[in-house]
Amino acid sequence: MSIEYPVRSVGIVGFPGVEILDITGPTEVFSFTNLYFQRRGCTQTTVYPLTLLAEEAGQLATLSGIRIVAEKSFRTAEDHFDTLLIPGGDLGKVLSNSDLLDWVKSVAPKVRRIVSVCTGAFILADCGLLDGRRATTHWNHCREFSRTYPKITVEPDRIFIKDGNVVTSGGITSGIDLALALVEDDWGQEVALHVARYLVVFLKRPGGQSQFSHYLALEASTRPDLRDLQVWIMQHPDRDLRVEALAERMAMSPRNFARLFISETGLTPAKFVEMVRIDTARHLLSATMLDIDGIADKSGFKDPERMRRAFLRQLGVNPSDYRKRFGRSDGAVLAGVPDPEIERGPYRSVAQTEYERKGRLMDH
DNA sequence: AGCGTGCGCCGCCATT
DNA sequence: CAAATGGCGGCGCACG
Repeated sequence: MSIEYPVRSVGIVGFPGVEILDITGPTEVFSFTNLYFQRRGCTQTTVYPLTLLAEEAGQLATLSGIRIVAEKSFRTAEDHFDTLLIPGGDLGKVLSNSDLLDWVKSVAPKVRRIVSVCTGAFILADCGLLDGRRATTHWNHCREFSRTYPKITVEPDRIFIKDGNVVTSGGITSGIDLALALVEDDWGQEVALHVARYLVVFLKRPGGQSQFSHYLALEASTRPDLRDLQVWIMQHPDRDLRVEALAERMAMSPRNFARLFISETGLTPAKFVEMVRIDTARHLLSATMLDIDGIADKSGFKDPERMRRAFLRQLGVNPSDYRKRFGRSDGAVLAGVPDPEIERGPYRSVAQTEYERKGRLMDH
């Protein structure tokens, strides 16, 4: 049995100094989607053929020094791409490379959609593709971005932004969320959720639960009431969030509530609550001078010892070590603190927090 | 460091 | 009969 599915070719634009994770994050999402359809025996072909393009075919040194290989030169690429993906990285030589910019400009009207990850938004902006649109980029470059391109409405506090057929995303982790959103647009929520779950398994890092995709935690919920509950939990981590209490809030039996929560979000209620509390505590540790006891109280752990155990379990460090590494109490990290103008609310998404951590590490 | 205890989770079955 | 819901008991784990 073979069912025909539309093939959506993805072209990725590489250049020397590209951030490799901006490429591999989204491509993993696409390739697992390919695998999803192949495993179901529905098609022999891949639904997302992936092509890495560069000025010249051949080796390309990425930002980290690791080399990747571009399949062909964009000068000679005749494929019709459904989606064009522009990653970020060191743009010093790219923004003065008129050949690459000219090519992006010429091909943009021919593709169904064009997307960027991280500072890749600067390339789109330079091509004039974002004029009059809303967009986002790496939080640390937002000020520079809006100064350089005043015609663009910059929204720093976003994982990704869709405006027409142009989609921009914040950073490394958000590139994965962006790709998942594209998969959802193309194939529906069920497929995207399957892929997201696969990725969690394969991309699970020492951060444990805390590394779960923003998409997986929130967007995957079909039922609006459950989504609302998740948002409410994030806004009130210090409340009584036991299964019993949450079930009552939802006017359901504990058994049924827990069962539904798992099927909708992929997480058990207690796991989700702990994840939110850890993220809240992480934010308070890195962005405020509040003492550990106060943070334990505000984040809902109440007992600092309980918070310490949860940190060791999920992150591998205790709260005070976490603060020493990422907090403001150590003046040395002030360079990595976001501009006041893009300061965020009481809760930041996992992806955003993780991205910020990465950003700070890079500033050292 | 260790241990009793309560909570969260799940399998299973009854009910609607 | 299928599907959704609720209750019960046991097991593992985190808490205190």
